[in-house]
Amino acid sequence: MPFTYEYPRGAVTVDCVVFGLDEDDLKVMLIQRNLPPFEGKWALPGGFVHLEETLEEAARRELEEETGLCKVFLQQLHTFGAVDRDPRERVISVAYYALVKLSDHRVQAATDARDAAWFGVHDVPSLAFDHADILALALEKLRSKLRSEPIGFELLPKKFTLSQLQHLYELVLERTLDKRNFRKKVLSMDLLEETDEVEQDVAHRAARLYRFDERKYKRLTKAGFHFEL
Amino acid sequence: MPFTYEYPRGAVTVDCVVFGLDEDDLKVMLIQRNLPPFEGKWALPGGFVHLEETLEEAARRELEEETGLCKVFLQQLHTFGAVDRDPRERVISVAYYALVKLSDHRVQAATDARDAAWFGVHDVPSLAFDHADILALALEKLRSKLRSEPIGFELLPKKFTLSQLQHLYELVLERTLDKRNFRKKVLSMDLLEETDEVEQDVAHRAARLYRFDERKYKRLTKAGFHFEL
DNA sequence: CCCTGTTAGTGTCAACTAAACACTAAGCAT
DNA sequence: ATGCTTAGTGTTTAGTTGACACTAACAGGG
Repeated sequence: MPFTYEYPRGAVTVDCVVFGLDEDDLKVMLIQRNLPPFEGKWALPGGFVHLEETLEEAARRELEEETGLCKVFLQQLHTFGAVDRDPRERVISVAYYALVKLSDHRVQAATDARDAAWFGVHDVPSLAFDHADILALALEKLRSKLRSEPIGFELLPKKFTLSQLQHLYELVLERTLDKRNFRKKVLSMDLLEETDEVEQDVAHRAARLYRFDERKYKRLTKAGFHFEL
Repeated sequence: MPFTYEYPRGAVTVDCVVFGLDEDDLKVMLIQRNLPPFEGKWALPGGFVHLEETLEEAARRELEEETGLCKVFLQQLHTFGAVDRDPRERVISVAYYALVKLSDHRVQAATDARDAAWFGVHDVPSLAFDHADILALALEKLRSKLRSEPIGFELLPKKFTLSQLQHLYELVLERTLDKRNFRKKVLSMDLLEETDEVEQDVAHRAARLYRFDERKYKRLTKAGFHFEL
């Protein structure tokens, strides 16, 4: 054990709140711990930060190791530093939240040795550590970001219908929206590119598919545009 | 050196971006380093997190030790974890931003051994570490928070005139505002309590003093009210 | 092929909110 | 008394938001 310091040091971890969107629920990915402490309990995916990687790199590495997810949308949320949040020793955790297109990632939920699964955000079991606090804060942040930045598209497939988009907003914000007003507002921002495709295999009139135009968004943003929904 | 671990560990610090408001400038408090690395350079106040204190406690302790400030408004900003942000070793820094009523704290700027001073945010010297990045992010956050939460009052004395408040918004947001529209909007939120005092020692008509009613704000917030300016 | 069920897609009006704009009032200094 | 400086005050117009209901398209079953 050759790592010796003049003063005691805590450990630093990252934890990730991974959100995915289902037909009828906003989901969060949890893993079941197979080591103490909290063995057998569900927890957010995460782990220790290595010395030679940035915080974001650590979050992506842990995410891939524990859930098989990679190249997801990832943003820092908050750093949790209560003295006794980990019963073993002082651990400071930098929390991230991630948004994934659930349709692309449905399979990999149980890639690693540990058990990983999606839970509806309102149907989450008791969590290890202070992970319930982290999840609550992530949800709050997701709601507010969703209204002020076009991050919702990260939860949908590349091509989506306006109804899917509206449904996403209704699920996350937990209120109903007027269809005509929603479509008017979204389309007036001129950030959606209409494709010439429609959705497939539906037992009713097929809806047109749209694509989010990220380039245009970045251009408009530099020119002072502000997304708001 | 009795502190030995199985894996190498980085250190964790806190850094504080302390904003204060002057008659004609938004200021930030900096301290001049008297130890390597970056000896002699200006830097944000901050230091190592102890094992028995939370992150916020660490920030408040360092702030008091280095600048004499206490009981300030303090919120976490972001955690900076670039691998080589500190030339000595791996250091992860949790950044906070603070708002102080400069009028109350003008004196204490040079309390500690180190030299501490206020700088106009547009007139900051070259900073140690990645502190310029931290400051830039703090400014961005301050601007956006100022518009969506009533935190500006933390920069003003307890009793202030509407002109002072408008001036604060103009300085931070870097644009002029219409006096009548500003007053109308602020007063319509019904968060300001009119005192029966007016400002003193001015060479012109004295303005009425107001007080921010925090209780009322909290009550309204719970009822779904959202501050916006 | 017709009928039914289901979701897509579309416009108007009313209420509210935001933005532009200029003068009088008060107090101090000279 | 005069001048200088900042306080304080409404109205009008343009734009935005929010409420609201019907027809179109398509698939499936009878």
